Amino acid sequence: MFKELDPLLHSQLRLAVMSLLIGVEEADFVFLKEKTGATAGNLSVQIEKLKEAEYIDVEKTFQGKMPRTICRITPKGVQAFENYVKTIQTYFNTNNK
Amino acid sequence: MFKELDPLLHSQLRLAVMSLLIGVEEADFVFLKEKTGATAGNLSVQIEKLKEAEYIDVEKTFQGKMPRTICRITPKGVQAFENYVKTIQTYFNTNNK
DNA sequence: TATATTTGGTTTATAAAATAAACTAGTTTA
DNA sequence: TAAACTAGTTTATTTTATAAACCAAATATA
Repeated sequence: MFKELDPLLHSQLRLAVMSLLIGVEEADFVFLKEKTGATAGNLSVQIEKLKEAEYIDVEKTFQGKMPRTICRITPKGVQAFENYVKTIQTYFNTNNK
Repeated sequence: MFKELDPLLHSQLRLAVMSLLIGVEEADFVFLKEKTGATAGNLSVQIEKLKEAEYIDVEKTFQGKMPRTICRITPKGVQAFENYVKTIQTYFNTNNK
């Protein structure tokens, strides 16, 4: 009756990151940190998890001399995100069928 | 930008329980267990948490000689549920504004 | 030119949650 | 009367989320 919610996405911060990434071509660590309001440590950990799951690609480059971590959502990530949204919606409508 | 998701509802099982309760007058432990597919232990713990938060009322009665635990959602619970749904929806739409 | 301070992170430690396994108390059935 | 079942609760374990501490390099400051 209630399908399982992808545990990788059923996390406030990871969901927020995916939400941001799905709307843009790419986003860097600083951007994600600002938009989500997360601490750097927490964000670092959650980005790593999304990467391990291949929901996002992570590219470590340099902006001049400063490091810059760029994230992009993958097709697999888009798929998973859309699926999560669809699944949790079924928890919302009153007349559960 | 991303509002915090009520941690009491951001749990697969508790959300499922609330989803069921919002659609009915009342439901007992056995019904909730069957519909959610949860183990009795897990369900017991999560019902207790929802009760503590006053999101549901729990009434322990007897059906003949067998114990029967009846749950009902409270107005506060309805409010919280609706708020949770509204909040998480903001994580879904691509063009985060 | 030392020396703070800031930037952009990672690693490690801690607290909280979810979950399952074990247990209880009583009931029904063989 | 003993085994199995019902309707749960309690306890223990695993997993998560999160913050705190740390690091290396860059930049600003005295």
